[in-house]
Amino acid sequence: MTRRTTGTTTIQTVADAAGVSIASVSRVLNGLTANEETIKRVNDAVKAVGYVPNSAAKSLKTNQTGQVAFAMENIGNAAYLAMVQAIQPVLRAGGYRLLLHSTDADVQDEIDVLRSLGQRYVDGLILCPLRVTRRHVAELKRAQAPVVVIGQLPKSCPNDNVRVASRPGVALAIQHLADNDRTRIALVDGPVDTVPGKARYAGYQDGLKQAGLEEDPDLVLFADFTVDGGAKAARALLQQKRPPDAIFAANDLMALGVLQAAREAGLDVPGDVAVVGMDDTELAATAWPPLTSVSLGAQERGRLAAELLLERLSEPDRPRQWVTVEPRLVVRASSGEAT
Amino acid sequence: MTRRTTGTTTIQTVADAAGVSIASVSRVLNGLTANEETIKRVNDAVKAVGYVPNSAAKSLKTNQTGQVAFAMENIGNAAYLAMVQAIQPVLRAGGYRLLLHSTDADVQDEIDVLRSLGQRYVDGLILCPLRVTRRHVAELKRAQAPVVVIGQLPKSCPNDNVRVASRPGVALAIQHLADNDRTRIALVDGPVDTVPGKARYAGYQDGLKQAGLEEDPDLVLFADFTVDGGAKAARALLQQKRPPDAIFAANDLMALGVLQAAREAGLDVPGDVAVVGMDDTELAATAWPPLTSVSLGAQERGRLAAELLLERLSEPDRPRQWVTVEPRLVVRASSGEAT
DNA sequence: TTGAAAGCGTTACCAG
DNA sequence: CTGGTAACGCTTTCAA
Repeated sequence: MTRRTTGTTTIQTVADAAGVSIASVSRVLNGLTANEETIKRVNDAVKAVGYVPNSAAKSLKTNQTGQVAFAMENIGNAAYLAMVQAIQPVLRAGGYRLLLHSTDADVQDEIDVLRSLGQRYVDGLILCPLRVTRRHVAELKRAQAPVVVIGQLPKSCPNDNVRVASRPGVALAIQHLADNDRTRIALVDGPVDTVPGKARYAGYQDGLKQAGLEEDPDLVLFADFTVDGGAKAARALLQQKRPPDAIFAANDLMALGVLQAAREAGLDVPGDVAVVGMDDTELAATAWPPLTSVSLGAQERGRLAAELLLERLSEPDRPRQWVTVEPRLVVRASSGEAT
Repeated sequence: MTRRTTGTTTIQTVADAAGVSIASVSRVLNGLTANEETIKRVNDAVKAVGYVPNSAAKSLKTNQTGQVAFAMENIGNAAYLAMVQAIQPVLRAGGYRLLLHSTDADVQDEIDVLRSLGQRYVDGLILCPLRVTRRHVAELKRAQAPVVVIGQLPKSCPNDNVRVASRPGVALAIQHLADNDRTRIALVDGPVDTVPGKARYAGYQDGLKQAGLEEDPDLVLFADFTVDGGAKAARALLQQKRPPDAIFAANDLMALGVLQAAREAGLDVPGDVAVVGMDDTELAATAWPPLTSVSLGAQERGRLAAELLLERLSEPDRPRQWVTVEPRLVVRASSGEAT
């Protein structure tokens, strides 16, 4: 029966109050075998002294933190937000807390997060990188905790992985527009030097080919992934001698910019020009006209990634899992009939 | 010179490699006084063995975690998202990691978060409660770590606090509508039994009084804080014998619903009916017509809360801080001239 | 079933 | 300036 002088209430405080050893308290608290009588006394003591176990001490002993981190570019981006929303409940159900890392589109930050895994402040990580460099690969291989990657990943990486095929997603949209008798379908893409930008352009070409349409270089523009970027590109497009009768934008923000440009030009959507976006964010549903958009299943990817991580955490040696989410066309008014 | 058998690389591994004591390694790592030579040897050893300090052990010793939590209802809500975006960089600059708690509009969850502070897994908490019950107050008083509260708080609470005067914010909007010659100004409010709902209603009455307008009970409706809630209420409003010529909605989502209802009714905004929202989220800017909205400074509140918390963390005994953010009317097209 | 005691990986005190 | 060592609060053997 040791007395402590400090004000902190520890397992020792409980032991003293219950008149048992700290070992017994620990056992009761962890639901291990113990005498009825002991259990009661410990539980009473816990309440009486208002004991709450110290997580640092527990972590140090068990080598588990009960925490998982999610690292992405910027939570302001609707796609990442959707992921967080899906990840959160899964982790919570599994008894894990969620830590957020915004990497601000900085590769070095992503690497740092991977490195910091050595501090063991989390049990695992969900990483959604902009693109995967050789440095990523190197760090992923030596990561000190399980990492689930959302996004494209080289086969050489040993990590669990969730991805979406955005390229066929774009083709889906082009196909849809062609089916609705659009023949001059433009692409407002993001920067070409990004992975998403390249994938969308490729999907655009695939779609045209499937629909039996020729690619017209005048109908492809690259801009920032923003409302303004989309608006500028669309203005240029709509002022051409032979303007498009449909515009596919590489994300919903750009698509909103396209809608704006169409309104400025006094054009009716979808009467004069159809518009389709990508990501199917909240913005798509609340836009006017409601925006047809290709869903890349951000929520689903988040949920799956969280589930994969929890499974890996409870079964470290299971085989590596790769899962692919299918894109889905969500049709709304903006791609309706031409007039 | 102790050898370890385990595979974990600890401070002892470094000490062995550098041929110094673990005490010296610790000193060098923490930038305390040490010999040039020693410093070099330790740093070399650290790199050589790839040492990363264990955060659980450090926390246990120092009683600091380097983590801060932010608890709010649901990060899907644009206002909370804005807060997170503002909180993140401040914490990061202060060397803290961010932990996220979604309480799902559950008072018990908020209480649990407060209680769990006893586990000491964070150094502090930013709490944005739906409303503050007596139980909140009780827990806030005995909280085991500094808590900064965003929102209304009884004077009896010892916590740092950031709030916004939403009531005068609403009055601002009503005033603006009246200035633009609107005389039948409706209120689409959230649930009356919520703090925000009450504040908005009061602000609405203030605004009418200031503008010298009579309150018409037919022009006040309560609904959910959602697009659908706003749409339903607006439909009812617009079908009345004497419909409103302006509608103030308690948040942007509801305002989008109002816009939708107006379109369905074939009414022009702002020609036939002006619409004003609240929160000034991204949705307001991208809506059509662009939505006039009252900014409640979510970003600013988040940033301030984070700053207050960091200051409190470094100076625990400073006097309690209360700061109020001013609402701001952001005028866009939806509240333009009547026809 | 229980208690004593040995760590987990750090930091910080105290001698030297 | 340095090394030995005692904590920090908990879990988990090992004996009793």
